[in-house]
Amino acid sequence: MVPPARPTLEAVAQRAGVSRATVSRVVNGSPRVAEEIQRRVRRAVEELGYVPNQAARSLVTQRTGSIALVFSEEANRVFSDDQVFPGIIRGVSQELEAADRQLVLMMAHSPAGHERIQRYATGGHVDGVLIASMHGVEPLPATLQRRGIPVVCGGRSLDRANRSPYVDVDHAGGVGAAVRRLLDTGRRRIATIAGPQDMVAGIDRLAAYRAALRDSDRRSIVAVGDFTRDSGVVAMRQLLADDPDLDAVFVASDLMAHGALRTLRDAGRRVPDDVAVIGFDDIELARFTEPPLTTVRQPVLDIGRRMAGQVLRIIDGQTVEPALVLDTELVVRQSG
Amino acid sequence: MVPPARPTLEAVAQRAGVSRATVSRVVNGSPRVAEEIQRRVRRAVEELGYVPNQAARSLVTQRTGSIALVFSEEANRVFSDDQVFPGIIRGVSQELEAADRQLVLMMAHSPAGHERIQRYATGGHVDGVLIASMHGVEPLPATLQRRGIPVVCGGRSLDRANRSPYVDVDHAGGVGAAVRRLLDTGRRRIATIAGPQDMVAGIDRLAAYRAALRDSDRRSIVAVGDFTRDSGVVAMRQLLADDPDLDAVFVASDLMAHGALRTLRDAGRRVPDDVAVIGFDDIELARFTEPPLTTVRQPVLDIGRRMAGQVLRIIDGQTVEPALVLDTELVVRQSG
DNA sequence: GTGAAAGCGCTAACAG
DNA sequence: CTGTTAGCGCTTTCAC
Repeated sequence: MVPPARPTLEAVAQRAGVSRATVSRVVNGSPRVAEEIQRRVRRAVEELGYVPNQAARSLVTQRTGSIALVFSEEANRVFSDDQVFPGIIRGVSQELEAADRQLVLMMAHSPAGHERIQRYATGGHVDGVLIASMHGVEPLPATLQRRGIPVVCGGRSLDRANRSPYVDVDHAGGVGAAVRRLLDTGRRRIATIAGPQDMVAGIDRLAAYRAALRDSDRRSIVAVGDFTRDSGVVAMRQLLADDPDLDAVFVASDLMAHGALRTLRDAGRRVPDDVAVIGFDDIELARFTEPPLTTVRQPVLDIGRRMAGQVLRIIDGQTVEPALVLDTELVVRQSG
Repeated sequence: MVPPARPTLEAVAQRAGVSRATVSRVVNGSPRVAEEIQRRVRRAVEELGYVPNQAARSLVTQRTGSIALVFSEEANRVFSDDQVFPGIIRGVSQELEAADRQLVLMMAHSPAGHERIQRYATGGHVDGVLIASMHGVEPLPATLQRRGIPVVCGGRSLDRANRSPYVDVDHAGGVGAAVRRLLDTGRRRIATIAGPQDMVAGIDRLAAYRAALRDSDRRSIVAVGDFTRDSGVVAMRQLLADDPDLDAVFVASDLMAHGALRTLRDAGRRVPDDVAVIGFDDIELARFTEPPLTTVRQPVLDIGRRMAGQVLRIIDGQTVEPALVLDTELVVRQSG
């Protein structure tokens, strides 16, 4: 069956007995069109099932109505059971929906992926780009911005050349509260499982842990993971080997904390009696671990909302804060 | 700062001292261009940082190079820690990447969302659409197909009017194996926590459970959830109230099974000694529950791959199987 | 208030 | 092998 040729403006105009310009005005809601004609046009649109061709439209308007959210990450990380990404996506989604913009989600794990995203954005598929979960020095934000494409980053960028605004959370505040609690409850050997050291979240949380211990007489005990559950399992084993007497561990993400819990159980340590565990993120899972996880909550939904808000503002030619830092909060449950 | 006006074909042509057509040929990799000229053009492209305007291109080619994957679902369901969606996304991703197509992800939970997706697709933003996680009678597939847009569904559609091809898994086979195992290990009162009854996965798995019990002398004991963890908690409580003596439960998703495990523990039941539990999906979490979950594995990656493969084939004008049903497999761990 | 006409940036015949 | 030409479907001045 032949795909039914989609009706064009022309077709609608003919049917309604008006010019293309008039149809265009009605479709785009211009106020200066006579009631009577509006009705005629709308009816024709209805009958023909007319839908504007976006390519043609954005060729002249230079606008697409969609915004890309790109995760510089493998799909299985973005969609691991780490609720952080989803939260951001939902926040962006909400904000964009309210602004009647379409969200376009993309992932770029490989250099080739980055290349394609860049072509996609530079090719004019979207009006703006949100970039999250960056690793190391990501050239993408700076590149896009140089091309005149509005960009907002999720998390401070490691690329000094990147001058695009970003939205981040107060890692230092959250980690500080966590470590302070461990200190206050009398823990003496406080270790940490850090996140990947090519990501701001990993770097900043480790730095904050170190800073918090510096003020006490405790020494730091560090293992590095990559925010996955399996890496938490492995890191916890290392920690136990390094210092069998440790009695607390701050874990830079709940997912890694879940892995650590498993290792501790396997090693016969009771949580929190023998070892206190505090995570970071407050994902849904944290309420279902054994025991439920004390953790640092970050407002992921807000991160998304704010990011979307910022691009929208840039697109509208308004100025924006170069950095937005959102609060975190310690949520105490049974594990520490 | 003024956004640096993006160079056009014209600009490149001028710089290289050739016509627009020639530049177009080089950019699109047409073979019939002299080496020498190719070099000149490429250099000009490089120097100017030229990137083709997609709107202009697809206006004439009627192609966009991107494929939409839409989840008829709220974002927090798609990105819950249910690894099923991610698996599909990764599969689609892989296949599309290989075909040099761009994946565009979309979510549509509300009628308004559906409307927007429809406009987006009908407006010519994408060459084809994959639809997954459908609830009830989704009109979207049929509507798009009527518009001549290639569509492939993930899971059989409940809409009789929908004639688009689909990819699904063998629910009956998987559930059958699970219930049979429960029977073979001597369980006498085998309950089930079913998935939502407006989704094929929910419906088919419940039907398969019933069919499997029909051949034995056991009666069916049913509670219905919605694939979320919390609903698993609640459903398990109902089941326990209905029949305190039940000694096995087949749960239609691992996430619900996780919730059920929590309820069983709270109720003082030992798993699998008192109650055997078998889930469905085999998400990563299944290896980390207490005890690890026996479950039915479905090849989510393949679902995605096949879906993508199918649209690509339709777009190329080839014929496709109306239905592809993939195998499932029982994975035995400690819980049942 | 409405129509005519120009043109967004590109590809695809068709000549040469 | 390369250039010329004609649109793709739409928005937007500019007249009327």
